[in-house]
Amino acid sequence: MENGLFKRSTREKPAVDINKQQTSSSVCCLQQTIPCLVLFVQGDLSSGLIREKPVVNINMQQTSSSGDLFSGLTREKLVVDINKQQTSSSVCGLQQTIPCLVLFGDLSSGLTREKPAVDINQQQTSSSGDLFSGLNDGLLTRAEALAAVDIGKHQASSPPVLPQLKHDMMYHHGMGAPHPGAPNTRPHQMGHHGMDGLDMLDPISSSSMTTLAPMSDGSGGGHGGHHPQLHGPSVYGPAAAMNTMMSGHHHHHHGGPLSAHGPPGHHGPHHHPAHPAAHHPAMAAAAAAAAAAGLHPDSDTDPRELEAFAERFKQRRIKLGVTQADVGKALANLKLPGVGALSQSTICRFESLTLSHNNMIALKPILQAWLEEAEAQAKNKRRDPDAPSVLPAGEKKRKRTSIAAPEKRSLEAYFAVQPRPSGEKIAAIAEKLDLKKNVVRVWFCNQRQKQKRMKFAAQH
DNA sequence: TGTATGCAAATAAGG
DNA sequence: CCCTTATTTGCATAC
Repeated sequence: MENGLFKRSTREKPAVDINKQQTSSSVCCLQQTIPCLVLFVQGDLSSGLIREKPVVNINMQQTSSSGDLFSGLTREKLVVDINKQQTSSSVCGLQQTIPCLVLFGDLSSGLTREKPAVDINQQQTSSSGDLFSGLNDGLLTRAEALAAVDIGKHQASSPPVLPQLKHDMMYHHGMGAPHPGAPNTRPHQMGHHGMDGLDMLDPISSSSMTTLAPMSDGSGGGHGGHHPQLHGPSVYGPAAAMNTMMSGHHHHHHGGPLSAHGPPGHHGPHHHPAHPAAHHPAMAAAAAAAAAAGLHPDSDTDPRELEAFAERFKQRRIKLGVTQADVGKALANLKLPGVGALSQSTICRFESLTLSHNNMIALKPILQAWLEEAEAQAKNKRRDPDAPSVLPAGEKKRKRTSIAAPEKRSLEAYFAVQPRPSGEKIAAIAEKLDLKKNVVRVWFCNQRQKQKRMKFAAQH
């Protein structure tokens, strides 16, 4: 919650359009190959590998085609291409999970039973088991073992190879700012020992600090110039945008101040139904948004306009000598109603129009406000050094927890056994992995979504 | 370095 | 409160 602010658009329906994102997903489908899975088992395949290094090669084999089976790899080598297509979101869900399951085959069995599997890493870990009634035992153990050590050494058991995965820690880490609502989680864990039973490890939430540097004022010199130029090539799909609103109904209540429809600060709530032009229900949403913004329905939502603005924005930003990351941080200083900082990624996507149409619409006013402010400031700055900048940053940007490979492996193992754990189980898992309960809950939700997408993609 | 992107956390909205 | 579905947005990393 802390950031609740970022709410943005939301559900209307839109969708698709612009970015190719989703579209049918077809694209992605390709990948499927996935199924390859297999090889090794150890659960780790999946994520784990990801960035670890050694492993990688291993996968190569498998992957071969598939692109990303496991996400991580992707980057490592070849694979990548495939997905590229889709830009933005992943919609298609490709990959992963599956594999594990397969592999786990044994595990499961194990589970069922009790411990067979485990052996592999016995070294440490092993713990717990109970969460899921018996079954898990095996899994857990295994999962944990893997997790913990991941690296471990593997001795015998493991099937083929699998050296160990050591994880280096690349994964994130970072600060963690606990922030209001979210503590962080930064796992690292090494061994949680095992034990079974319920354990007791507590969650500790680890450390943290906030670092954050709000910073700077950013900006730097600059001069103010600007000349908009309009025009635009249309990368966006012309028509595409329109679709966005097609759906008939929409009722959204909006959540946040800035939801898609509601631009920045402009008034808020309510959707006015009416408004001139729209007769189509379809347009209603757009119209409402526009109305809210005080603009013409079209002008603001017109893809062409957005496109032109994005370009203009980029040029002027550069002229001001500000980077995308600076812009993102600076947004918090703007102090607009529910506007917090944004990442460099988002700014980049805005400029390159790789956001959904609704998202573009939602962000435009915010960025426009920043641009104006920045240019004004740059102008004054020259003579007015007093400047204020550096403001205490306002809202923070949405924080994203990075779940480390070991923990991810454990989660996958649990998921294989029970995709929909009860609240209690989730809590137990969270504790065991030293993750926040909500993080774990969300992970399961997302995992189910992913699984569903894969399933769907698989058949087409 | 700054910017582009894949993957996937986190959210919003309805149930 | 939790789930599902659709989306937004950030971390990490490739470029």
